[in-house]
Amino acid sequence: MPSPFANTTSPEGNISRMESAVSDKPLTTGKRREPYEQKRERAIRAAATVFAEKGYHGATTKDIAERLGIRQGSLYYYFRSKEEALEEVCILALRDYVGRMENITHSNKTFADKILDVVHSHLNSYRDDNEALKVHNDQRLYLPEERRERIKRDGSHYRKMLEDLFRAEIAKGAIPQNIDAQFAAQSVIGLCNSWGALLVRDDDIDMERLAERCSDLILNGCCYRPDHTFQSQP
Amino acid sequence: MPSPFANTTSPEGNISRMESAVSDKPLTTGKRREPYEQKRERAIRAAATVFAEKGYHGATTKDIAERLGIRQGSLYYYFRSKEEALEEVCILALRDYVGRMENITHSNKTFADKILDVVHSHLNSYRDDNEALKVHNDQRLYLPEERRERIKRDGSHYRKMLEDLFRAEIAKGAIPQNIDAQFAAQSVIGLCNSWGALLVRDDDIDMERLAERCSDLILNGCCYRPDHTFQSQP
DNA sequence: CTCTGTTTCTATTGACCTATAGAGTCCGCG
DNA sequence: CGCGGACTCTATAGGTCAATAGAAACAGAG
Repeated sequence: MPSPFANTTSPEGNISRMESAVSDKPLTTGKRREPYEQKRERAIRAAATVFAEKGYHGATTKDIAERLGIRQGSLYYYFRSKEEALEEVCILALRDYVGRMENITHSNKTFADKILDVVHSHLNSYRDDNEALKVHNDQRLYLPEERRERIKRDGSHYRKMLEDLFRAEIAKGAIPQNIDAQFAAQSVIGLCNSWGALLVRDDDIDMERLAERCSDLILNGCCYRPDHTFQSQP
Repeated sequence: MPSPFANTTSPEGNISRMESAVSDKPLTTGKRREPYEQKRERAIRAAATVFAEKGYHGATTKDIAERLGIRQGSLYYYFRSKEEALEEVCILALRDYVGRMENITHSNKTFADKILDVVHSHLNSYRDDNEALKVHNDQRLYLPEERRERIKRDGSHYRKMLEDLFRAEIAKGAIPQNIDAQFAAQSVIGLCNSWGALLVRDDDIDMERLAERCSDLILNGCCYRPDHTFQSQP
């Protein structure tokens, strides 16, 4: 039996699969079998759901397999270990999350609109990746140090981009000097995470409204007078 | 061997112990043995530490016992089950936390000062009960419904008190009508929890300063101009 | 010192879980 | 058709863990 884990680092899958994906020969007829990477991602999402509900240690590989409709042993065709499954869930959670932040920081909207976008994007991650981001937040520390390096790097990158957003605004003089960019960024992340955790498995919440409220809280606090509302200069 | 779990509901301990505590006969000589309830609380705190570090499912009863300096089997003199230990940790976490909130709401400080006190008290819980509150936040959902009733009640009570704080200020007209008290209260709690989680095991953070910044963020946002700073009327 | 209740210990049971090995099945392709 | 790789299955090894039972150690009161 050929191992599907020929290459150890890339999350893109095994070599033979990659070659066949690159191969110019079109893969014949209509009803194709579901590609490896596609089913593997389904496996990752299944793991995310189970980890979110029961926690990493509380979840069993049997739980994950059942949700996928296969047997416990078969799961190891897609993961080398339960730990790897958790790592993949965390990586998946950060993938689009970080990408969207990059787009936001490079846009030329006003500061206030960027903050709204950040909050909106963050909260939306709890819809799209659903359980994955929750798992990243709550369970990633159960991974051993070596396995957390990439995850830590991505997380720090995200935080730093948000900090720089505040720093730039402070440098422009549009925000008081005494604001601490690190504090502000961490607060935005924390606020979004705590609301996001409540969002999971509660589909009837008005996201737009919530995002507006969150960014408004961050910019103006909950006690501002309308005529004092912050407006950043473009 | 008489079970120390004669009464099933009270967290105050077994009947014979309670009677001896009530007994008027003074309990003789100098070096007293550590009372049951006192050691039990040490056991709860040991459980809190271990649960905080490894998670409920990741922690073993052996871990808890070792931290307490006894053997795994002996732990069952203080807990009927691992689950009960988690429940007790959560109850302990909320005990003083809720009590302090009651004091704050009944004080006659200004709204702004009350919010500062709330934040200060919340963050301080992460120092005093240290791991317990973190365990409550992260692990309580692993308890079965029946065991969570009291915990849910206490948590809701806390949140409601905070909501009422905002509602009263809105009614006074000191805060804009369009502020949602539920949103504001939940945001305060979420912000404090996310900062609190970072506080655990990081002793060199200036708590006073952090509390001020958090309450300032909530009241005025991070982008206020000094002359716009919110001041509630007494 | 002896008696009694308390606390801790050792030893074990039975359940459960991860990971692996190797056989079996399916399907597209030549 | 029948080969070969991809995928899934069964079965099990090897280990860990929660919880219990019963013996032992301990401490204070009479």
